[in-house]
Amino acid sequence: MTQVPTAAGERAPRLSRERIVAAAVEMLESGGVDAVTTRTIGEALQVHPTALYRYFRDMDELIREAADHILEGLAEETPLAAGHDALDVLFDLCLGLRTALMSHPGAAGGVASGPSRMPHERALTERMLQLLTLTGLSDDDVVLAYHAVIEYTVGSAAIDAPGKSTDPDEDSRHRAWRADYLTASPHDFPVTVRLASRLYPTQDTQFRYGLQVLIDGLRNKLPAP
Amino acid sequence: MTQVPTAAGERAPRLSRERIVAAAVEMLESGGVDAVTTRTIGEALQVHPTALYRYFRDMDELIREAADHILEGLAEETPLAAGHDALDVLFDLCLGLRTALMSHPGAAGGVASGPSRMPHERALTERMLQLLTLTGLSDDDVVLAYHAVIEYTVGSAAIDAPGKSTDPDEDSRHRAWRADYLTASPHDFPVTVRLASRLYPTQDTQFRYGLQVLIDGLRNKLPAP
DNA sequence: ACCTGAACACCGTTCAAGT
DNA sequence: ACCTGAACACCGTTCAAGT
Repeated sequence: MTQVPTAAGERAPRLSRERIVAAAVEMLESGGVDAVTTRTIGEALQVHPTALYRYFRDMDELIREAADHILEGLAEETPLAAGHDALDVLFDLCLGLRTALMSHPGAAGGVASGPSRMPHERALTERMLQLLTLTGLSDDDVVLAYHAVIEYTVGSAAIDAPGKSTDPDEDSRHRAWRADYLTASPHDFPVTVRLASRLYPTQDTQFRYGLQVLIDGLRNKLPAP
Repeated sequence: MTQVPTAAGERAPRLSRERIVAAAVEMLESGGVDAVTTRTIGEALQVHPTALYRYFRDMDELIREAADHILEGLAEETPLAAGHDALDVLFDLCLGLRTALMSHPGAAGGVASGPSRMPHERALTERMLQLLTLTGLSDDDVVLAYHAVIEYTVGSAAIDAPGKSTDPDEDSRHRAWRADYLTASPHDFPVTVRLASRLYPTQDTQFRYGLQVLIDGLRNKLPAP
């Protein structure tokens, strides 16, 4: 782990990809992606703001690496238990993914687009495709179902997470939002006003419902058992 | 519409919320949300970069207003046609919403969080809740289904849209991604490699599949007809 | 080889000053 | 009332210079 000096004049580097990523992950958790800048990282690691450019091509590469680090172990932590079928495991896996993304506001943006180049992201993709294959879905369905589930999970996290860092607690925020809806014109928005008191259950409840519906929809496509 | 001078010394203002929003929407369409800055707007409207602060509290307010402007007419353009039930109409409405968001990269972030305060956003919410109520779903299901559908649509647009502005055409990008997957270790990622050729169909195909599955899942919750 | 210093081209935003 | 000018506190990034 630690660098062994092979010659007299060699100084051990103060920095490393690992140290920088660790700092980035920490700041991702406390202040979200906007809090991780070249300056804040420099301060946290007691180096010059531009020092990280020796280890990363640019800020984007660092964010993607930090985002991937957050997914560590996720694919492995959800084994196939008795009584749980593959789609139930997929459900839990998505819950875990959401939890990881929600606790690091903005991390969803680092996972978001493109293929899974990063190691933990790749493991997650593999695990999801594997679970979906186990259900008996056709290959085409497996691939499309994978995309549907990952886009819903990551996409909703990208939407929901930002509010968590700046705003007060979720309950009071939602109360305020419901009150906002109640003041809407009953003539122009009759349904909205009628349902206002039910709007904005906790974000977690919302997410689980949508994920359950999505997975129930996939069950419709399953061959008869 | 045009300002009538009520006294001698009054000059007609060169700027207005409308003109600024129009400029912002245009730049949202051409270069995405990153392209709309105080400086670029100033240049487009031939005013000082800080001039817009007379009309908007901050950049966030402007972006939200521009994002809402994009949703204009969306709720009305999808009437209940014969042979189409309410969920089919909801499907089309979501497609329209996605198209609007995808053609203005980053606009999804302006729609994303919080309640629908903006007029067009409100109309869209009302329309969706109305359609879902027509299906016969319970009020609780209506509200949760609304959240699921809107989060999937806006969330996936937030993920998919950014790539559209910078990258080349979608087909070549996806070919590259599939090739990337094929180079993955067959031992570590057997399923990924096997399905690599099927991965990344067009984003539109992906989205429609997921939306269809989601709405099919909602059909499961419908009372018997 | 590893990090620093200075510099550059950007941001959003405030506020006093001009007309 | 409406807009400008100057200034401030931030960004990411490059590159020559130090050790």
